[in-house]
Amino acid sequence: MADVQIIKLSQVQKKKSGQVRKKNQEVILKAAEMEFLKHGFEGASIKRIAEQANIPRANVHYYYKNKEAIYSDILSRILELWDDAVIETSDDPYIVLSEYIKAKVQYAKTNSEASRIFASEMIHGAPRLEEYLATDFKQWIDKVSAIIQGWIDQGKMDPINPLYLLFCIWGATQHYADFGIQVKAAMGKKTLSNQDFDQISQTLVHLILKGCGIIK
Amino acid sequence: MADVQIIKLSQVQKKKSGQVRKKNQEVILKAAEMEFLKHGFEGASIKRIAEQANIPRANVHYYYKNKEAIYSDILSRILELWDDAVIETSDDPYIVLSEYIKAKVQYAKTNSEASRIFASEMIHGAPRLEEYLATDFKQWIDKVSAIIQGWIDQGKMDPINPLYLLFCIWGATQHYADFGIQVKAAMGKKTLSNQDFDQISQTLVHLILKGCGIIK
DNA sequence: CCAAAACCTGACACTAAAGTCAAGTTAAAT
DNA sequence: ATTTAACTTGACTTTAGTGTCAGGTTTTGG
Repeated sequence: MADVQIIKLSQVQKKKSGQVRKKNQEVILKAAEMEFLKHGFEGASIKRIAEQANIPRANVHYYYKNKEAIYSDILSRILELWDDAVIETSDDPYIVLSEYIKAKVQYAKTNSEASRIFASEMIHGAPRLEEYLATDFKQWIDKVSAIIQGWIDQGKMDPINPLYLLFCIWGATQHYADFGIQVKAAMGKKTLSNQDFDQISQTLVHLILKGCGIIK
Repeated sequence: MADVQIIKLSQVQKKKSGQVRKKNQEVILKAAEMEFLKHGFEGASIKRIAEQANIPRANVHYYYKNKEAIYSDILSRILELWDDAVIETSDDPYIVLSEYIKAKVQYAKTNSEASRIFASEMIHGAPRLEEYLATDFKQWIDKVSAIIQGWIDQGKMDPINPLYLLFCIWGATQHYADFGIQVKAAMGKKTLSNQDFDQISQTLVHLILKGCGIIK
């Protein structure tokens, strides 16, 4: 018994002091993400989140005051990822936009859950995103619009409302996350392979860049 | 007072006999649609639907066994609209695709609620659409894919996987319904005008048709 | 090693909503 | 006009979930 105790202790040693909270929150958030995806915000139950996370419900309440607090935490993490926009690595629209499209497809593939939670929030009226949309988001979009408008003024691409171009890119790429089920049904596949995603990237880059006159 | 009564009666006269059910269901569905949009399926409450529809909750239960029954009714009406695809009015890809894109933008504008309910269903795993996706939808998409592939084989457009083209059109157009809030925030408007939608249509037609080599 | 802080959890009280029912009212048809 | 079917509704029961708390255990820092 003493041996077991020692082993356990040495394993526990790994986690630096004060990390209990962090680890538990991680477990809760992971379970909560799935719960929100399946049932939506209002349909999600803390009871089920606790069960999924394998801890008593009261313990969830110890870390998070209520469902709203859990959800806010998830949502703010998602928003953090959004700013990592590839834009502005270059001044060549071909490079910038093709990299951006590829990154967006990649995101739809590897962060489907995040994308869908965000989409669900938008669809249901974005009650928690008003501030974000009016500040960070608006700022980002104005900046990027100006860059694109610059390319247009320089004759590097067709005169297209930069916003509509961005919406097109978002819609076309996010579709693979948000409507993944429909996509899979159309393709008759259970899951999409890396190859599929590569082809999707290529096709969208071709379609959109050619569409706005950046490539022939 | 008597006048008012008469007017009311003459108005009520409109409803043909045996139409009480139909009329009440209509009121319930309209209220329910808003409720589902705001709270999602699981978050929606029959109590609030009844209040919104201005009838006692027990009366809602008289017409619909439960929430699922109301939702199914709404969903099936949405699916009916989907088949009205403009495709196949012509054999010219320019005409067919530009009309299709315009119709889709129009749909996003006038049926935003329906689009968002459908999107929400997809995002949360489409538990009620499995059959639809495997039958009607799959059939439609195979048919249309074949048409597009025909155009490619005839050299009328670039060789693009027809599915990816369709997904691009859907994503780009539905975005204006599903992410309408984000779009409005980006454009700094409370609502989009008819002009806005016309421009969006034009831009998307240009972008996508040029992108797949149908126009220069 | 030992306090203090952090963490854990069963139990309890409370709420919102669902679904049923029986007793009524209104509409339809003959 | 009457009776049958359709509709209406208040009241009741049941269920699933929420949030809090007190008393315990574990972890941490000195």
